[in-house]
Amino acid sequence: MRHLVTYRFIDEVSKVGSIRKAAETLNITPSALNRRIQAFEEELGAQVFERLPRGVRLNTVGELLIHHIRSQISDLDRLKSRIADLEGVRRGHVSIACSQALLPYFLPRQIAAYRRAHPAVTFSVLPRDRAAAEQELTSYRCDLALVFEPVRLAEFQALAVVRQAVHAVMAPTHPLAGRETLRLRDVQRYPLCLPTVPYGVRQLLEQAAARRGETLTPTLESDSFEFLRHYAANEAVLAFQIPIGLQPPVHAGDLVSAPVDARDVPAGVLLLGQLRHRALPVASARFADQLVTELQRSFDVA
Amino acid sequence: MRHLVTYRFIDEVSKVGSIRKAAETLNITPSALNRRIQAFEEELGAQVFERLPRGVRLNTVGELLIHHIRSQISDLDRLKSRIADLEGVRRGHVSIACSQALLPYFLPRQIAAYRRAHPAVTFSVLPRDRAAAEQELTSYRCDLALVFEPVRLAEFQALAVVRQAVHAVMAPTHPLAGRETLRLRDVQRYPLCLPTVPYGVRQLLEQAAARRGETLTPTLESDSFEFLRHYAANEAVLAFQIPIGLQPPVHAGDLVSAPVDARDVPAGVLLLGQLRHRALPVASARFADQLVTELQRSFDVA
DNA sequence: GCGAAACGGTGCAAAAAACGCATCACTAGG
DNA sequence: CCTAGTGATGCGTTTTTTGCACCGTTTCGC
Repeated sequence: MRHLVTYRFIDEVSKVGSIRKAAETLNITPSALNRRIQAFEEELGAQVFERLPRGVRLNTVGELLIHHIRSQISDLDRLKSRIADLEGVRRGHVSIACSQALLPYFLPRQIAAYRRAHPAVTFSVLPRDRAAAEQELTSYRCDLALVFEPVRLAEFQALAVVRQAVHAVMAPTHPLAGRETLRLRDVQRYPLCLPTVPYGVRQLLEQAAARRGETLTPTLESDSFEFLRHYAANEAVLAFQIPIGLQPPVHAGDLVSAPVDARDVPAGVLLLGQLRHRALPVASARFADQLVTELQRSFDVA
Repeated sequence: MRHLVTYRFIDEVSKVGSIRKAAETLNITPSALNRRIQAFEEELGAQVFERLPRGVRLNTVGELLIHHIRSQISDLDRLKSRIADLEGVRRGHVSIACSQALLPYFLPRQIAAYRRAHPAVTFSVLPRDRAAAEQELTSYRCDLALVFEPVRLAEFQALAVVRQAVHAVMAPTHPLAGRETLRLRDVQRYPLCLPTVPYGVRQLLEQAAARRGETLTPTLESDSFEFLRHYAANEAVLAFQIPIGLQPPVHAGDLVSAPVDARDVPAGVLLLGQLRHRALPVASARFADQLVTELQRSFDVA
């Protein structure tokens, strides 16, 4: 909208850190952009950017302003969505950051179900580790985050919290296949396929090992749970995943799973959250409602 | 601010109900104003006003929009106030709607105390009956409302609630002067000075009388508690007020007071509130904090 | 029943704002 | 010491906004 162009410009400049670079992506001359910023600063009565030799950076005032700007833009979106709503169109867009475990089964099914009821709603799904997911929320790039073992920032508001025990995933031919539960000492006798350090599953396993005065030496390490899972079908190794990433049928045929005993590795929590005090667009709010219902129906509430 | 002029224009038009009249007060030509509105509507993709033969009126969309507009303007004020705050100026403005009982003692003292700490903060105090006070909140004309026996709309968020018994106020020469408490049957033997129907004190007394199958016939009726109180010094009548309007010394000399027994007239509630989900400017928020503390220190929390 | 007045809408020219280009002053890094 | 990159600025041009005059319509009062 026209009256927010200055805001969008400032937002872009703050991201890129340079007026000239921002001007390029905004299809505008640096001089015009520069003057818009100067005019705005004069109108506000305060500097927004500090001018550095290599570009510009947000001021203290600028930090406040940028938050305000993103909130305003998001509010306008919400208004538009409401208007579309009462004109019967039911448009909207939902942007959600999530842990990888949600990608194979849970989110596709939930989104499909939602879209059956509201076909004009579109989605963005951004796989992120837990820290990055919360970053997306605070920068207003996402409406919702669904993450395992979140860092739980103060600005994070939980909408639903469910318990998720760590499960080992292995080929049906693995010596441990068929066990009801696994103890950590069993697990440690076999080669391990672990996610990298930022991930919650890795954290929980590392902490468990540390309590026994040991460390984990992964045979295979990856950022991709999908890769780890597929690899486990090819060798007698152990991969790990949480139940929501193992929706039934549990990879019928090529893989089996068993929970790691809670005495060794306590269950982590999967958390659906939003930015505190943010009013979500209608579409996002309703999708969040659906997720909350579904999570609480299918899993243990923490 | 420049980018909000269209919003301010629309706000004014919605208040006045006519583009031409609004243009007059906005110092602009009707044609210019008209075209701004048309351009905005086109940009939004929806009509905001419905065009009537006698002017314009807000649409359903317009109702949503106007709320958004006022919220945005208020948010910008809050941002500015925060910026001024961190530049050490501590400016700000607090606008509060209140019942008349707050006018003589409580609010003057509270505002004076606040201004001793923050001399650059300015105040608006708007005496309103309880319905009007909440109207001021929903239209963003006030930040806070401090009212006796509020209607309690859904959009009203209570910050503090304290109990206030109805007290009779009379001259020291009145036959009932000196009593510890008064029963309703005592009260009814004397001429009554009552506020008009919209006020909470009147409501409580009327209800009490109705429970005894009787009605009240006021000898004197007025919108002004100040007038009623002063009149009580001149004749053997009974006026009524709540304790917060009778701060000690209780009109030492010319008036005395005594509570009406709670068995006859239950205590009403005095409520400090704001518009639900609204983020207040810093000055208003801090003043509200002060009021909450003071109310809870001095009176019974309901 | 018929003007007068008030309303929103529109064409056109003038005024104002925004813009693009060329250029300056400055800093960091080679 | 020179080059490349940065933000700032003067000036002519383009785009946007505004004011004026006027139109079609409706309502109200005489």
